Amino acid sequence: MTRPRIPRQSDIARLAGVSQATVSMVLNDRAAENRIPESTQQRIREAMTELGYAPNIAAQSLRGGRSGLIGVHTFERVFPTAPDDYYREFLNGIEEQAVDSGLDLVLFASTQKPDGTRSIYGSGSNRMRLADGAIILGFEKNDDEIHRLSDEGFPFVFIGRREVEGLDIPFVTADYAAAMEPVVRTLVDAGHRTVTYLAAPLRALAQQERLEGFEAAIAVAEHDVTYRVEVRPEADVTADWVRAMRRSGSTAIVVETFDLARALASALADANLVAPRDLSVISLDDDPRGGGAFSHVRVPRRAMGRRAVELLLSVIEGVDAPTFAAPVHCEPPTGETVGAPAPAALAPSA
Amino acid sequence: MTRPRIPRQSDIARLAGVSQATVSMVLNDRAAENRIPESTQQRIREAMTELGYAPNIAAQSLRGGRSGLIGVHTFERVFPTAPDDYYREFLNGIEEQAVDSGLDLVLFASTQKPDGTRSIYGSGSNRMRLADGAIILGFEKNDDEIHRLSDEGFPFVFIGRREVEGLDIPFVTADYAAAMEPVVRTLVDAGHRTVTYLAAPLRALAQQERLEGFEAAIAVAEHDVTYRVEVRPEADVTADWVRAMRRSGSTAIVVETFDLARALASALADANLVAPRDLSVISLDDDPRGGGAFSHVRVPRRAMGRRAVELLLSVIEGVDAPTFAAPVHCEPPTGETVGAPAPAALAPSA
DNA sequence: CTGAAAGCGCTTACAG
DNA sequence: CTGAAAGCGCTTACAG
Repeated sequence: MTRPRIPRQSDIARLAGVSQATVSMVLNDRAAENRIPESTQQRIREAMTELGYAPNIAAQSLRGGRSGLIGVHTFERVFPTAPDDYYREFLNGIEEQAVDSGLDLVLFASTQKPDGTRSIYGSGSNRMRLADGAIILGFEKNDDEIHRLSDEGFPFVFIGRREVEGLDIPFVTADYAAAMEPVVRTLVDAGHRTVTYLAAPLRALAQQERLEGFEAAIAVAEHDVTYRVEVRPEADVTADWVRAMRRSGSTAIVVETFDLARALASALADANLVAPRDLSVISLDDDPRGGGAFSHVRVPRRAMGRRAVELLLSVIEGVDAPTFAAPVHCEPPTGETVGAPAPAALAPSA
Repeated sequence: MTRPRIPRQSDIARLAGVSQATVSMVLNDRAAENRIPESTQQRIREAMTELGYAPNIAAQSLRGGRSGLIGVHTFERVFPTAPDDYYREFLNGIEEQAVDSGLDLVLFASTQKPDGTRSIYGSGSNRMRLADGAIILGFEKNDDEIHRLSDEGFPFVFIGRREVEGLDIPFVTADYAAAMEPVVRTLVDAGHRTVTYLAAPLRALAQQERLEGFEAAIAVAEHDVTYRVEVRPEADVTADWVRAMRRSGSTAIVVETFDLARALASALADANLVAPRDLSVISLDDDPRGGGAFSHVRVPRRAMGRRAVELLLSVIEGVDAPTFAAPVHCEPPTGETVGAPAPAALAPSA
């Protein structure tokens, strides 16, 4: 099968009886300002359809134009595509907004090096420049590469707050701190006065924000509330840990991440404890697998993904980009695992 | 902040005191065949490092023709990114192979029209051409657009067998028919002689293949096996249906899709039935959410995704592409829900 | 051994 | 209203 040559603007121009430059103007919606009559535009558009023209984005971006491509990159080892991946929902939001904005998405898979780590410049060149800009996902970051990207003037934004020294990179975040107030109020209203805050080892600034928001919410609560912060990895969240926590007087637990929440669910089962009968639980995160076992705050990951595209677009437009977009609102906790405090005397049920 | 200009080959050339063309040759490992002395190469490489040179991909692909981008498209209403989406695992495989092949992936989100349907040419031009080729996913298809794509000589492949009249489009499929033999053997060996085949309403050719494979496997089984094919939507798979099926003598059920399997799991629970005690069950599909409730065949979706990229690459290279790649092997059923036939007389357990 | 030049397909001043 | 031309940064014959 002989492959017909891919049409370019000059082919359209010939067919429509105009110059290639005129074709370019019509395609780029600059027809009006160049006073190209409607009839000419019409001819050009027909020729375009007839030939099945599509712009060569390499040429467009070489020239400095837009490619209509938004890149997604992560320094994480694995591209965030696994079904129950933490990042998946961000990507869904990014895609939704890309649809709405008429953009296509490039997943920069090629940046993955053989050892699984990801590097923008690892291959020697910045493939990302094919896109008009990029959204960077994930906890991992590579400050050198971020600096270099920034030096090159390549537009990009983060999802999640990331501090890179000396740089003010726009990012999208959720209003984690504000979400703590309804969490604390829900517990206090249910009668809890001693609460454990179960946190994961610090990886992201958002964790700090959440904890500070929690403490601030406790400070303004209607009753005195004692709290203990426990930072531990999932493996340390065992039945024994839960029992010890209860013995020490906590009647409720606020759990920071869905990983910890999963661990806690197992630990409760192992200890024959049921929420909220024996212990009230609120998770500050929702499980991407869905079916959250606990009452939880909804982190608006999808909305954050959408917002990231909008933010990136404004950076690309050269709008004086805000350092960050207004944080996306988290939904207050919903669920069934908050109840009255279990009587302290009650032994763990069988 | 003044933005330092991105270095190009001519900057290196000036610094190294050679011409830009010489720089290009050294960078492309064509130094040897052009007899460029080691000392010159050395100077060039030093200058390159000093300036932090990275080639401009747009320029490279403009010159060379390839963009290094592989497109993914679907005519389905929703782009396959939901966590437990049927297509997700294909996409994961595609991404893996893209990583291995040093390609980036373009998700053609912009092809979605306001009404949710997707069209390649809806916007007037074929955006897909910005990629070197594309993989098309999903049951839905638009024959007109497929024909047009083909007419344009745009390289593309399907995942899953799709018949488009008058066209021989390469596709990747799984060997569904062959997978039926171990399924039937597993049941026959466990003692089952009456089996229900629960199928979804016909949407894809693969369904036909599977059923034919099933019938063929029964025909060559070591014992006479009676089977009944039941085609029904999920909503019709109820406790009553299961009871009726058992009353009619079936001791085992082969369920075609994971949607049906989920419905069946609920129906069994409603009927207070437990597999394999009361009924043996094998699913011909695995649930993307994981945690398949039933013994099941593993459809090698990830491998199919990888294969699709390889197939597409061969089409792009202009290799005389086979109409289809060798079907990817399905893993035989594993799981816990096949046992001896329940005694016919046994009443449903409480 | 090395450089000057063409050309990939576009966009954008600029000149009519 | 429209076209000729420059130039984006590269690779690759081709000429010295």
